[in-house]
Amino acid sequence: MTASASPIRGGTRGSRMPRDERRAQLLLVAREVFVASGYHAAGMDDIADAAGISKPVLYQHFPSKLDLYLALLDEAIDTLNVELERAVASTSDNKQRVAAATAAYFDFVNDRLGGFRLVFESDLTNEPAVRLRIDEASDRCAALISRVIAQDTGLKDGEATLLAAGMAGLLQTAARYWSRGDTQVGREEATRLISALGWRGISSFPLSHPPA
Amino acid sequence: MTASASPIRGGTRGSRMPRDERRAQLLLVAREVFVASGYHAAGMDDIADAAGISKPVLYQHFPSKLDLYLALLDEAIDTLNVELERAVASTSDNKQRVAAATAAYFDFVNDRLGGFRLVFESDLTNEPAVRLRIDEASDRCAALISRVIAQDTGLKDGEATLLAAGMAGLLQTAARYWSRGDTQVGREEATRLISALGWRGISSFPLSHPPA
DNA sequence: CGGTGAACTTACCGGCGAGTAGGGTTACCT
DNA sequence: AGGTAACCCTACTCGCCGGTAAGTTCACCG
Repeated sequence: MTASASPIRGGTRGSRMPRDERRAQLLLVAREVFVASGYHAAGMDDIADAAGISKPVLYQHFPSKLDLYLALLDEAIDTLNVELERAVASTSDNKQRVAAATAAYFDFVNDRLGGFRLVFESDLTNEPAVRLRIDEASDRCAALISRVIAQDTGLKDGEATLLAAGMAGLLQTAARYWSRGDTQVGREEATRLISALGWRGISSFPLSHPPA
Repeated sequence: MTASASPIRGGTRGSRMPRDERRAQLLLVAREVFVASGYHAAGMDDIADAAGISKPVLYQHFPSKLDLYLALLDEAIDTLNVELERAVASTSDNKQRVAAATAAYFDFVNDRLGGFRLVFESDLTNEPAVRLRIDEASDRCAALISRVIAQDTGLKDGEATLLAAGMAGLLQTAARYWSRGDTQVGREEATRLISALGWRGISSFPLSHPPA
């Protein structure tokens, strides 16, 4: 009875691998498990099983569960930041920038790998290391948006950053809501609506806001 | 050596209490602990200790840790919904409505009791019961806002709800960001800015959105 | 004053899951 | 072939924490 297994990815129990390859596979599998179950519900046994190896092997690659999780978290955060950065840099027209940023969030949330669950729906936010990273990630996103706002509206830095944080929240929440699929609105339409909402909100900001 | 204790709330170890009063105290103390540590890090022993009683007493009032948590969660969600509903009903001018809704979120997030941490920063979102409640809460908020949007802009229901979900995210995220206190902007100013952002975003929505 | 029940306590159980000890097996190089 | 190092497994420890059994003290009533 020879081993029957998917040769490409996942199981293949019994197949040895060079260190780097194994590590890469473990990261992939671990992300799937964490994304599916969250940090607490996911067991190291689960991850090992899903990867077709045993627990000690896992610990030869990552010193602890937390470290493994942080590695994945960093990866996901980096993806978001890069995508958003590229969106902002993709044009110099601010209206288009908003549209691109919106698309970036929708992309991120719609990614098959589900990295956004690690960033936006983590269940380990009380761990200082996690909290720090997530806060920093939000701040970095806000800073990116903030620069555009400040340049466009001439608002003070603190004010622009507050607005930017709100914008980030708008994009993130809308994208997540849409990805739940409870809506009839198609992706094209959804991004257009949200992008329009954001752009109208920002674009008409005068250099000094009006009285009550 | 007579017992020295704050007579009103908290410790007072050794003091017996009628059932209802005890239950109320436990809810109070438990919320503090959950808010401070999150669900997972908080132990039933911690809660019992903080309340000045022993664990079995806790279990005479709540059948399980989860039940206790859900009770608190429901409470917090209810608070938010009521406040938001009142905000929307407080006026018939939609611009004022946005301002009132913004203020409601800032109130909620700034509440000393910290109930918003249970709703917006829960670390038990993988528990179906929790997920359900939080999703329902979001949906209810979105529905409230959506009705106003639909009435004002004549958008279809799905579209209005998507925008409303985004608006809710905007308010929530901005309020949370502001409450972290990293900003120089005062509360008055912050609510005005965010409210303006939201209102501009929505108000100028035409009945049928323009082409690209 | 004796009894009855509710409030409360100490001290424990049992399971779960992160992390580890120690030994077996395969690939590769000389 | 034979040695060696890396890869991998079975089987365990151990601390933590939700939940409980059984016994104790207080308040109140006839």
